Amino acid sequence: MQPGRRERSKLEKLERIRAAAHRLFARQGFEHTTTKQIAAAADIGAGTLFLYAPTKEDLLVLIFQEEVGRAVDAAFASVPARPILDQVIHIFDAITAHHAADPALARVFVKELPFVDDSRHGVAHFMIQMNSRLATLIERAKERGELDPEVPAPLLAQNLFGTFFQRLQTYLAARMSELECGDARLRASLELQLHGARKSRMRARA
Amino acid sequence: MQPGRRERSKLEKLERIRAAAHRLFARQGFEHTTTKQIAAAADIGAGTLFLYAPTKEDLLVLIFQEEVGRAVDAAFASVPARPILDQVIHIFDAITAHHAADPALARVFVKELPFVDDSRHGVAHFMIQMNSRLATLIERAKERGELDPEVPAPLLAQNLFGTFFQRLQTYLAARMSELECGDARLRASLELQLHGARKSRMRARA
DNA sequence: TGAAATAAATGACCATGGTCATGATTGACT
DNA sequence: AGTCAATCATGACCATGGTCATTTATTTCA
Repeated sequence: MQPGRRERSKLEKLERIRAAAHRLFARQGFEHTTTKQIAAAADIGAGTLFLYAPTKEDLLVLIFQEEVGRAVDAAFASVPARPILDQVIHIFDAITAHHAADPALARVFVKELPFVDDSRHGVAHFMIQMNSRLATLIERAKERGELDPEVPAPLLAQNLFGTFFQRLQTYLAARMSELECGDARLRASLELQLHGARKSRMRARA
Repeated sequence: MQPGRRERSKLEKLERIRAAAHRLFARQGFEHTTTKQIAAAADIGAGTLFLYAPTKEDLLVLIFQEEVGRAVDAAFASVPARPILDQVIHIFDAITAHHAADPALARVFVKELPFVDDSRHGVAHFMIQMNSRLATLIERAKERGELDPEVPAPLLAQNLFGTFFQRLQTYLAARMSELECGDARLRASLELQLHGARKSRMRARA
């Protein structure tokens, strides 16, 4: 009883909210779920909900962040011993797979994600972590001699993730069902990003 | 009187709506403008508005699309005779400048843009046009010997615009005031995109 | 322990984006 | 001109996300 009854109660409530929102969003979709419904399911007052999530969208971020976080952790823990391109695709595929499970929800999530005010949630932290993990992969690739050591790893990491995120956005926006792992266009974009477009490079591949 | 009185009336109304929305959004911001206000200012019924713009956000897209369209046209008409990197930055700066004029509005616009259902508006058309114009610049750069002729121009165009759009999104999301033309990070990202990260390339610059 | 002080919960309430049954306009056809 | 079908306009109305004054629970401290 060290943290005080109050803190415990708050934690409990937050968890109930998270669970309720998760269940209802999954069952009825985001738009068709009412904040009052969630509040009722979490057994709290209608106004209380907004003490924990200032916005309905924040609820979604709350949920996804946790889930995607886990998926990404797992993906980084199982990076294959292959070229850097395959490695980042391995990571991105994990995210894609997770989003493909519920495109309608993912759509809202991806739309909101870049715009969540991150004084709450750890979205910024998630992004920073993603970036630094990718940067680590890049550094390793440099050591293997795959990549130019002079390329700044954080910048490349950002470009790669940006390329991925944009494809994700495009797919979800278009409600394409082709949101699949191993997308050819994504691979081509990433390949081009790694490879560059300058004339004077050495042409190593076919 | 060929198009019939009805069509004329509709066009007129649409124009009044556009003007009213533009004025009110500029004066009061997006969130603080009411759809009823716009309807009143355009001298139409409250419900009529939604015959012309299914959503409040659509109004914004309606306006921005036109303006940004003009800005981009102007930018493409004045592309400098310089390396491709400077050329695309010239284009992107035009958009940036336009958005910097009203960041709060631009924020909503950029958030909605990737998700507008494009059976209405010509957003898709705008994007396609942007892509093909960039692709043209790329082809010219190939002819000048700046870029590898084997790089698919549309793919590179998409990557470049994607990189830009993401930076724009990031800036606006963070409410950064540093949304300025000639942004150094954007330049670095685009440079990296053009240059690539492969080890085996020739290092042409310092 | 009791009372003051602080923090959190509540639900009636509000503002507003969007809908829809109803009524007005228009244009084609006779 | 008169009729009719089709299209468009309208504003009362609804659902819902979010607010806030009030009430309730917890902690602090004498």
